Amino acid sequence: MVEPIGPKEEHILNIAMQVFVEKGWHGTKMQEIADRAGVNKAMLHYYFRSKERLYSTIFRQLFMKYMSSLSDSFQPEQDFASTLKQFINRFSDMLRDNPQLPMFVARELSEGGAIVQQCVRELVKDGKLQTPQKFIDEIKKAEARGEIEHMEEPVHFLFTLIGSCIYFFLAGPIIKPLFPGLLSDPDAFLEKRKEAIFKHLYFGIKKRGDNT
Amino acid sequence: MVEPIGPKEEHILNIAMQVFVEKGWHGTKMQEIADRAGVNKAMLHYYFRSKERLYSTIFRQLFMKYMSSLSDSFQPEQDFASTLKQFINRFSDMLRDNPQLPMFVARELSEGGAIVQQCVRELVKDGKLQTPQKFIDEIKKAEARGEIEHMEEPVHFLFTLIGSCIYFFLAGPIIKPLFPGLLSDPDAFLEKRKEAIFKHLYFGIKKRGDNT
DNA sequence: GTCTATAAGTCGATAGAC
DNA sequence: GTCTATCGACTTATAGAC
Repeated sequence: MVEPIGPKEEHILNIAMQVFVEKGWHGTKMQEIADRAGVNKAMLHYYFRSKERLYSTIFRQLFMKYMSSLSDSFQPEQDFASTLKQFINRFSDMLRDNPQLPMFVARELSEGGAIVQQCVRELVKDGKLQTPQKFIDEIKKAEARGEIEHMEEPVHFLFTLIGSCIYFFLAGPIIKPLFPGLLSDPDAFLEKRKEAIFKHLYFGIKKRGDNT
Repeated sequence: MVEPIGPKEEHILNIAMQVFVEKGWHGTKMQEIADRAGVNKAMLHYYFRSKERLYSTIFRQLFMKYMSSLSDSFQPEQDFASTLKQFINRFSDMLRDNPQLPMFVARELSEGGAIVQQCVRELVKDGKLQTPQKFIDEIKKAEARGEIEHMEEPVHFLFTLIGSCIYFFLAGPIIKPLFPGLLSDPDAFLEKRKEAIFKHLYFGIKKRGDNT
């Protein structure tokens, strides 16, 4: 099932990934992949048969990368504050290294071609998308240990957390022109962003000792 | 500059909007717009000259709708807790009524065609995107009143807030198969989501009185 | 204003020479 | 394996009859 691929195939695959990530299914032209990869357009079909097969391979790979990074970023530590901090750090670093990944996944899911839908169904069926439950269990444990407040539906915290991490990478094109200078030092910005997310979610913004 | 438009033009515009929102620039075909609107394809060009002009009109309208809703959802109340609660309520309701709007805006911004970039530049230049500053000012006032903790860079709170509200609408296609049953009553879900966002951001999750 | 027919161009895919 | 040439389907846009 898993065919060994040569260096040339891999090179094409990498380039094709870049183009698909930038332009999506409809926006990507085989000619552009060929040009950017420095190969003949016919070679694309020689190696991958069709645009659909090429795309399918790439979507699967990227979607798994995205979902895996959610899983890998979550590693229970001594206390929930550390677990949370680590998750934000790891997940944000992955996003920094793959800034277009969330947009790609979201876009393809929303345009919802048959390839995408089938891919998601397979992964769910194979039980490869079970991070959420691990996270929710950990929240309940921290609750039992008296570290955090009781949550009626812990899954909402997961949404708040992921949304907070991802938003900046989705809204970049709006944020950049609106806040010129904010990103003059992207690395410094991301570090502040990480700290801010942790503070907002863990401590909230309400003044302590205030009973309003 | 603002031409009066007849009912037929408006009807086509509404249908075209639906198609562009669903499929994006490259995915949308003039034939599909014509079919769904129940008019001849040639009429589209008669009224709007080209696909580009049609798209430009629609993107401008939707992008402004999105940005305006951010602005309109923000109305200073007596205290910052109320202001925040109101923002989450209003913005979430708008998203419920236009669930595909964030995806559309994000997708088109990321594919970054010339039309989109020019549109954003115009709006920034015309000073029509200044909500953020109002929000940040209000945060500083609440800080001065001693309602909330000091924030080094208030803009981060804005990102956390918007990201928390939007994430669910972007990740729907992943969330639905992963949490079957969660959305059996969408209205009830959204109400819980609103409350959860407020609690997470305003109070945080850390147990009060715990000094860990 | 509305329709049919078609021009002009693009894109995925393949045949066939080397 | 690699390239050129080209087929066939699709898409935007328009010409021209009514």
